[in-house]
Amino acid sequence: MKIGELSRATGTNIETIRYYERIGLLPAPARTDANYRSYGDAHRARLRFVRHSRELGFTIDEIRSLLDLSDHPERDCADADRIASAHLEQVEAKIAQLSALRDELTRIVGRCRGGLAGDCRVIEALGDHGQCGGAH
Amino acid sequence: MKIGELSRATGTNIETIRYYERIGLLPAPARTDANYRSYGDAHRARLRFVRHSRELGFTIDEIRSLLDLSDHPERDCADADRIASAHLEQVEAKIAQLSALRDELTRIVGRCRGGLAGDCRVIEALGDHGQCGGAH
DNA sequence: GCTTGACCCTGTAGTTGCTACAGGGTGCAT
DNA sequence: ATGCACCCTGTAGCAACTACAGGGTCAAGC
Repeated sequence: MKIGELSRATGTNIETIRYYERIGLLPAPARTDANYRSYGDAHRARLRFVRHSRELGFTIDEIRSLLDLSDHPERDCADADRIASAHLEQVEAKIAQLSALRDELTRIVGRCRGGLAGDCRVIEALGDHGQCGGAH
Repeated sequence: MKIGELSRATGTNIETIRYYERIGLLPAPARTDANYRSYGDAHRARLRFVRHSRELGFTIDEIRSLLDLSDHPERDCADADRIASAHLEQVEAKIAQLSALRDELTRIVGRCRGGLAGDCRVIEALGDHGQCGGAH
């Protein structure tokens, strides 16, 4: 299939596919006589793997390691589990951090009673970190 | 005070302070004879406002608007409240998204029973979006 | 008076993960 | 033959910094 078809089949931008090839995440496919990229099922499966991993928030480097494992079925699965577990921890940390932000933003927004910017509690709270109770 | 002192007083990288000046977020300060930047209390307060807002996840453009309001106390505070509310919504959406990711990652990681990468459930799950139950 | 070290300056390039052109070639239908 | 959809390469842009390179300034200590 040509790059446009692969793009539609995986929901990936064409430029992104070429970008992945450029950085070595996808192997360079064969070319037609007109120098068009020609992909097979293996390319599609690999790209789906990459896109799904990206949707889950894995970095390109993490995906590189995961693909490497996937290419070497004789290796230890524990590596994949380690990468995924570490990523899960990061996601949980990010959720905790954002929850703290949400709480503080809720507090700040709730204080607005309208009026002029000169008396604005929102602006005041942004300038004065001491009001936060050490949340961040 | 010199840039190093301002840096320590606000916990901001020196390069970041110069960057903020370059993009017009902080006003250019006076200079000493040796061409060193010389800051006053107003600069420090403004930088604290910027850093605190950044910690809360506001973008530079949002901060520009908030600073603009802060510089014009006669304007309507509702603008500040609108920016903060919109940002709060984004934070809540991000938390919801990350929570879904966490759930799926937990599911994926929990399936690993050790063994070889060829049989790895983690790698399998990454390649097969159909296992996700349409969560994302 | 000379060196050492901490500090400051400008300007440019790198980071992540794409996305968006510019400027051209290919292939098929009308 | 001409329009249009599609493909190619190469480069530049985004956010919000961060990291140099290559140089100037200043106070302390010998």
